[in-house]
Amino acid sequence: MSSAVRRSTILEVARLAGISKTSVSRYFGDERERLSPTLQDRIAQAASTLDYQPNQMARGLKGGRSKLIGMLVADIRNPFSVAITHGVEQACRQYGYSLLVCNTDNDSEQERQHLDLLGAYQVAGLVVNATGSPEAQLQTFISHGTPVVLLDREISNVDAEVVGLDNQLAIDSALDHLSAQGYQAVLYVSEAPEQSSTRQRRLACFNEGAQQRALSHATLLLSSDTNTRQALSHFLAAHPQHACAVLCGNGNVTLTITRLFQQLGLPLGQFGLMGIDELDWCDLVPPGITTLAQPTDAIGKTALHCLRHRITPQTTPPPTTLSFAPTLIARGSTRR
Amino acid sequence: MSSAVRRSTILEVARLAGISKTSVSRYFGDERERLSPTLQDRIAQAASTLDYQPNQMARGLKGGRSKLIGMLVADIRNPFSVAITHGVEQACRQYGYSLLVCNTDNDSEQERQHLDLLGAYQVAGLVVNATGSPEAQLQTFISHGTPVVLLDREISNVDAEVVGLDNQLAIDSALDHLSAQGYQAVLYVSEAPEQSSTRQRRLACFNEGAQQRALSHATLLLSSDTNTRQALSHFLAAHPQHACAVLCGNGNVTLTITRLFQQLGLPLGQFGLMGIDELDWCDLVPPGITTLAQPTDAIGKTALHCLRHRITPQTTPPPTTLSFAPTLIARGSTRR
DNA sequence: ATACAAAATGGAACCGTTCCCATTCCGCGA
DNA sequence: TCGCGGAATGGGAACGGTTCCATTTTGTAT
Repeated sequence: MSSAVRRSTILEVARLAGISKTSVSRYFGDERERLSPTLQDRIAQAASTLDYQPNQMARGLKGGRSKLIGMLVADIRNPFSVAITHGVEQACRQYGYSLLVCNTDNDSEQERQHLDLLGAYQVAGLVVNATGSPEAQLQTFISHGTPVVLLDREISNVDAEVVGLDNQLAIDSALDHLSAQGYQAVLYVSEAPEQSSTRQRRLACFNEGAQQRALSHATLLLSSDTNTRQALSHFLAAHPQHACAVLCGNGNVTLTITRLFQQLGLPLGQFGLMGIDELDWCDLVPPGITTLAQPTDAIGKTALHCLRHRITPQTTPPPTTLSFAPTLIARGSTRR
Repeated sequence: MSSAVRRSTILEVARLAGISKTSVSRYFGDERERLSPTLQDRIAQAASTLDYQPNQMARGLKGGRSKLIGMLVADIRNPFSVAITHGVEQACRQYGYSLLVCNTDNDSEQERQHLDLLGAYQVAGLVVNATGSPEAQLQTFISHGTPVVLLDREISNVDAEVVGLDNQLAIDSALDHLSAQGYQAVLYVSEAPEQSSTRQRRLACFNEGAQQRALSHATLLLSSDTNTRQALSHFLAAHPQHACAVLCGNGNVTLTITRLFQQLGLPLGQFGLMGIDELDWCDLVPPGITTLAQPTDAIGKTALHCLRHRITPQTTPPPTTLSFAPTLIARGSTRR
């Protein structure tokens, strides 16, 4: 059993270099220029001999703030969430932060626990893709001076920016595309909207937009597969004289509905299919599924940008865009 | 500008309850039973009044160890990695750890940096899906008493368990299935094997297994799309008298090759296609793509299990299985 | 009642930093 | 030569916990 060698400390470096720990601290903090070249060399030398690295725990304790960014993700297995996380992580690294990723699996109890923990780690900021409505907890963070930014889902009574897709624009683009392609009846399928402001907004925009464009339309909430199948068949049967299309509210829905199309033997294109969120496989299911891609990297980076602006307002300009435009990727599933 | 309210400290709780901070520390540590019921009540009362939560930074500093588990992921956008991460994260939560996820994007420089940082955070353990061969750094962790477990990819000279798929078994299952389905010529496609012991092992097992089964075979390393397309066509042309199949070394390869099949107009099934790693869309590309699914949750959980065993050997039994069997999901792409 | 062990509680040092001061050093004008 | 100001450096008190050890309280057998 290899009995743990301790990591070396600032004091050991100072001793080896024959100087005070204050100077070593300055060297590794951001005050290197205050030190004479001689000292700098001595420190560099000693530090590399001892393989020294400042202890972040001690730093965090002393400074009252760590170099950690907490991120709450509602469903880490959703490719969209992963893509955003990737963007946030990249930005973190660029600015010297590390990312503490917490997956809530869409469970508000887990969300609560994770938030408690993140508080205990004194995170410098919080990126939240909420599951429930942890308003109170988030407000606590904010009142403790920890900035919060909301991803995709908005929460009332929380003083934080919301970064995400421009839902109005997205739905409009989708409807424009569908009607340009000659579809006259559109079914919008969404997951349960209660917990998610985004889902609610997209639903509302859809209803309004479809009405404006004089499209026959209906909406459907995903529940069990059987019910969904019936509802889908029913919608198609109800519009025999029209060209019908289905618009999927997010990637999960697209997956479910595509399966259903196959089970029901509905030929893609003749029956339109379009989804919000681009997925790896959308070009693989013949003749390809039309999607609205979200600029995930930009969204992730902007989220961190917001936090940085709140952490150090003087050095960082506020982000300009919080609502991002989707990119239409037209494929065969909306070509009649 | 809301001037930060400070979080309350153990001392404040102690004062409010009229007792010493030692007792409060005991209450929040794992020595609650040493306290009289009266005291426990007083503490609970005071703590909830002040909304107190122990500061993990201070804890980590004093104890020389945090309740953080570091995880290094080579490519966070790979669904397989995500699935494993999900398993690790769940297990972490169960045992009171938080997960510091670091994505290296297959870049060894990033890997190095992230490892440095994780060290600075005094992580309690490290789950590593390596990109390069950070042997020295990992050994440093181990000699500092921080246990390491390797995910999927093995690294020589590092004293750590390797958790992952039983590659021999996987390749054997694949070849058995393919030959049972009547394919006589098999092309194995892999990504660059230099950096990954798993890829090397699968390649070796494939060559050996194909030979034993008297299959015509060849291997192909993924590079540019054009080259891959040519190589694929060439392989098929070289075996006109045989039924040909392609075996994909991981999910990325499956994606690439499936695209290629479509571009080349190769009918799935007539030309066999099979992949290691199950993906969301494998049942969506008609007639479905046969895969070997990895038990990702089990792998993730086992990884953490290994760490826990090394952290507290007395309370946790050593994990029994480190190499996991895949599950064959047979679909139309291997049905002639 | 007395003695004594066990249980309950508290005091204070320490973990590795940062940062406020105080101190030392050096060059330069009077 | 002296005095002075600014730059370079160091001493030591926090930060918020944990933990060793000492002390007080309680229970129990004599």
